[in-house]
Amino acid sequence: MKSSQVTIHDIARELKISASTVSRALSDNPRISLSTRKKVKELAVKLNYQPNIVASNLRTGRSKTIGVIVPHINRNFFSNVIGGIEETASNAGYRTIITQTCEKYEKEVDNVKALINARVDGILVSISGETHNLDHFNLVKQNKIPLLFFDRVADEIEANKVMVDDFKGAYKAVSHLINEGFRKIVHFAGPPHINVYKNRMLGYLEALNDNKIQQIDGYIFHDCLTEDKGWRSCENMMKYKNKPDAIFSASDISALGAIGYLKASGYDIPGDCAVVGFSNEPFTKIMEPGLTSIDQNSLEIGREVAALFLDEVHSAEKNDYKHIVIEPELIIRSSSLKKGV
Amino acid sequence: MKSSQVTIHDIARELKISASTVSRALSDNPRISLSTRKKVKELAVKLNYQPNIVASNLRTGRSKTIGVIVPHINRNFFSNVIGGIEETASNAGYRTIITQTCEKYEKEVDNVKALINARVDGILVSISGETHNLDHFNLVKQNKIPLLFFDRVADEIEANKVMVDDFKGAYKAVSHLINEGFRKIVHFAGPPHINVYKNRMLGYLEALNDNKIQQIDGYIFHDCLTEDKGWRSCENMMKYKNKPDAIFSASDISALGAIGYLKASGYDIPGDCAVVGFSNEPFTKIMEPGLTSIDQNSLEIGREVAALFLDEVHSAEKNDYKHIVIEPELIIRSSSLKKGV
DNA sequence: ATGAAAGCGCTAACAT
DNA sequence: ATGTTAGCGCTTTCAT
Repeated sequence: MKSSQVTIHDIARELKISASTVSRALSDNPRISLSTRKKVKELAVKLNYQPNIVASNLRTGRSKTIGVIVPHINRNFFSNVIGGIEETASNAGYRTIITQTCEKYEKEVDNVKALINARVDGILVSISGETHNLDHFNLVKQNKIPLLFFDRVADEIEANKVMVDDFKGAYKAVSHLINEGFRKIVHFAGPPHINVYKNRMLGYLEALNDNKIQQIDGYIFHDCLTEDKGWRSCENMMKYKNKPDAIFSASDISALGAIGYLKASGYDIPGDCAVVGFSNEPFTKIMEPGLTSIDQNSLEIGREVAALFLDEVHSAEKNDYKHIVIEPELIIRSSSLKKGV
Repeated sequence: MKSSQVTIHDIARELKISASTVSRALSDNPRISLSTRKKVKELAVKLNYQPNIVASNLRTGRSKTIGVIVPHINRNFFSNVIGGIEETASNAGYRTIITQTCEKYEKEVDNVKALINARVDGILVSISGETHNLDHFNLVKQNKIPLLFFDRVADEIEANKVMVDDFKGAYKAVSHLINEGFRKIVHFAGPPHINVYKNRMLGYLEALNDNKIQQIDGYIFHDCLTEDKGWRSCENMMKYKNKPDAIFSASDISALGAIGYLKASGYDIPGDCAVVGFSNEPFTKIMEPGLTSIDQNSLEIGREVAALFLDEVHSAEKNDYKHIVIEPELIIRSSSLKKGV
């Protein structure tokens, strides 16, 4: 025998019943007598029968698998989201296939096609930084595969979505700086075609506006998401005639760069310049000074998007698409506390 | 039409040839004429034919999928390993299913069974902290599914394995401390039934021994892997009559706890006590002082274990099992440099 | 309450 | 160079 896999036919033969009866008995079909069900299940255990899911999938057209596409698997935020997805999905009997795009449009298209080919039952996406063209997502819809977005969503595509209220997160962060007495607040922004970065900038602008603080030319640094760019932008701005007294960065990483520069140049934080980041990366509470940041509740995002997928699959009729918005939380640390901790 | 999926039969009908010819043409079988191959492929593109991998899998008995089992998906070390696995596997046309055990034996057994049921072509495992019984891995072997281990391996099971030379990593770390002039070196250890922690302790002992440094009672703190335990162990040891002057911790996290205590109590690092961690977590270079640590080259571990899997699957005859040992690297930062940076 | 038969879409041994 | 045929193991309709 090749791989000695036990099938329903083996059970049927031994019990002198048909394979269809075995199949029904194993799925607790009420049309099969309790005694037969019991006999079948006992023998299945005894023979260590393992259902061939591949065959079942071929027959039913479902795969009990969901595909996830993220920019980077090893970014704390995304691996936490994935953890939440995996937890919720596996409790409902679904497996999870993880793919990453490394922020590349081409890889995103490839991954989408691969997941369609794998006949996954749903695709959960946080789109890459390079993605402008959204045709590959229409491919998913054409194949009638449930498509959901989380965090970085495609505004133009109708779908279930789980987002963070980035606007409010930014608003909270900047309001906090203003409450602490800072007035000349710079923003390190990300690419504005990505919803999360656009909304963080809008939240920043609104908070300034609501507090009657004039927006100043050169106070927004675009495409400033890396440590290196954070360092150089900070170096740059500290030479301004109209020197800023605080930074609200759309990313913890570039905030880290800014703090690196400030410390290397002997500036006091937050005395000479306060800093607030975004994402509440693990290092923010370890660095010195501790970096005030916005927590996005990443685990919850994963759980919600998986739950939304289960809803979409199990609800018979087509409901309207839902947009779940996760409330971000301001985590205050000493990098923004004028009075000290 | 239900899902309007194009099959090889649709192509066959339109071209008035048989389905098997289409199947062969699509896989570039040389028995099919070039002109037919060309016609078939063109029509496949035109009709947007997508091969049904599930059907193919059922027929061939392969699934082109590998299953990965890790203790925690969102630990930097593991998500990097997974990144390496995913990269190598996807280049070879394999998909990757990720599962996590949360260090629980029960979840590990469940995950193994689920992956066997899913008919994965291979299972790559880093075993959980709770695992003592290894029967579930024999189940994998009984099903003739290639089984590989990485980092935390099962010594008792014959298999391809990718390990870090934890002994050497620890030896390097402790030798470095000794070179810097530290002599009274404490060890924060992990559970000794896990190979990596056992070897880190052995490397520590060997380095002491080779340098004729007497081992001192109470200088090994067992099961000390969390921030809290690192803090309390450090607090404890600083009250010793024979006060240590350095810590070699098997984990960056407990090293972080120790540094927290030392700083809170006004001790100088490394003047009063040097600290070296293990894993080179991202926060080690950000904290103050920077934490000297051991880098395990996690991405490379993932690439190697995936490559080893591909070897095992593609080599016709059964070769001996290989044990690949990754060289760890000492990353020196100021927490252990007596002379300053 | 159970069985027979068909077929999901693909591959491969065996024709011709 | 191409076609025929027979499944992979399961589910499900239609019978009895």
